[in-house]
Amino acid sequence: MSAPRKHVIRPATLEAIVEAAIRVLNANAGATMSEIAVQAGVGRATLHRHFRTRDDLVNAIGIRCIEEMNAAVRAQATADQPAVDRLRSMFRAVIPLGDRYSFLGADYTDDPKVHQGYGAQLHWAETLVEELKEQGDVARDIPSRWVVAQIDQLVWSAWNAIAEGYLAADEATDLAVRTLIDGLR
Amino acid sequence: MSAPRKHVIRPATLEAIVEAAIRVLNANAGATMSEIAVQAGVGRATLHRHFRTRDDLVNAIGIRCIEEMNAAVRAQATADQPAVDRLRSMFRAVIPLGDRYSFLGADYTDDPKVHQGYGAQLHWAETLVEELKEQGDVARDIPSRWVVAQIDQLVWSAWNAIAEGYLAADEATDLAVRTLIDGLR
DNA sequence: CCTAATTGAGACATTAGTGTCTCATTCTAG
DNA sequence: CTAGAATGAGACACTAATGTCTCAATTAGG
Repeated sequence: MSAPRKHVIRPATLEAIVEAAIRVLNANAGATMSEIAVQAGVGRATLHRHFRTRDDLVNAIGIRCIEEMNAAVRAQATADQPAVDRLRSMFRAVIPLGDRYSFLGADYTDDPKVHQGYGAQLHWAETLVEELKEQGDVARDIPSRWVVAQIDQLVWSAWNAIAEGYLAADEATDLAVRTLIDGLR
Repeated sequence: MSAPRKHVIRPATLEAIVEAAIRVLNANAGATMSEIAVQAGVGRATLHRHFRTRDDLVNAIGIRCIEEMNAAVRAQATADQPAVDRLRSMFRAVIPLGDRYSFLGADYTDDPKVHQGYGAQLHWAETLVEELKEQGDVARDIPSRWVVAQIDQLVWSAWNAIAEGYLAADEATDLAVRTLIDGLR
């Protein structure tokens, strides 16, 4: 998709741009290229040199965030764990990334790679839910899509609770699992 | 706040504008005045005649949505019900409004009236949570803010499930209450 | 240290949206 | 039916953002 570039980007420059973009776009999904450039400590022209359009930049970040999440989950959740522990591991891995991930929900993109990556995550979650049902951790009469939706929401809730300061990271993880499986009674 | 207007708006015009704005802004929080005008079947100038700026329009809609929700809840939930029934009534009242309400989360506004209305809702929810705790429907060791957050999320989940067609309205209401109180086991 | 290439700064054209205004047309209350 | 008022259509100036380009300055690699 990317046209051949005259300029080779310097690793430090790329890093500065991507990190700034993630930060700025999560704070404000409609942020401008100028804002991102300033936050990255980089000239606006440099942004356009390496990401021809704003959409290119947003898509690139979307892909990066999804890969980052996948990597984090893989690093935590091993296949030989019981399903509930995998759920817990997943929460532990993903919740800290909430602030880098949240803009993906709002700032929707049509990029096929992003869709593909998101689809893969969805599939992973659905498989997990099936196992949770087999283990009796989730009732069979509940639609799996509902369960997946709740997991998504809980990630966001947990990150939010941490950001607002009324829960610590490990408390939030435990509370998320407990809320999902056993409810608040 | 609103400067005196030369023109008195016609009720039908106001209605068309507000309904179109709710519809369009919920589909796309960044929608333009032109799009809203077209959807309302109204000239763009008329929009500006009655809502001087775009922000004025967004704020007006925010206020309207919140009042609409408050009215819906009041109409359903009576004070003499047990707390869980009030929770259920609230879900029943608010879930169908999900598609008119969702943009409030994204398109944040600084308008004091919106903040005030939102604060009132929050207070109502906190009171409900306290009663749920007293009745033993919610464990005391769970932060009330977490409970309120879950309620918020469940409204959105439920509306979404209905919109995607995998749950009927009453199923979604029941599942939301069940998920909150008893979890998914 | 020197060369080649990236970067920063800023000018520039273009586009899209906002908000104002005017005037002809349409609606409506009396 | 008619006078007064709201509306629609469109022109207008203004602003903000995008994307392109050039050239001087800085950086990194050999």
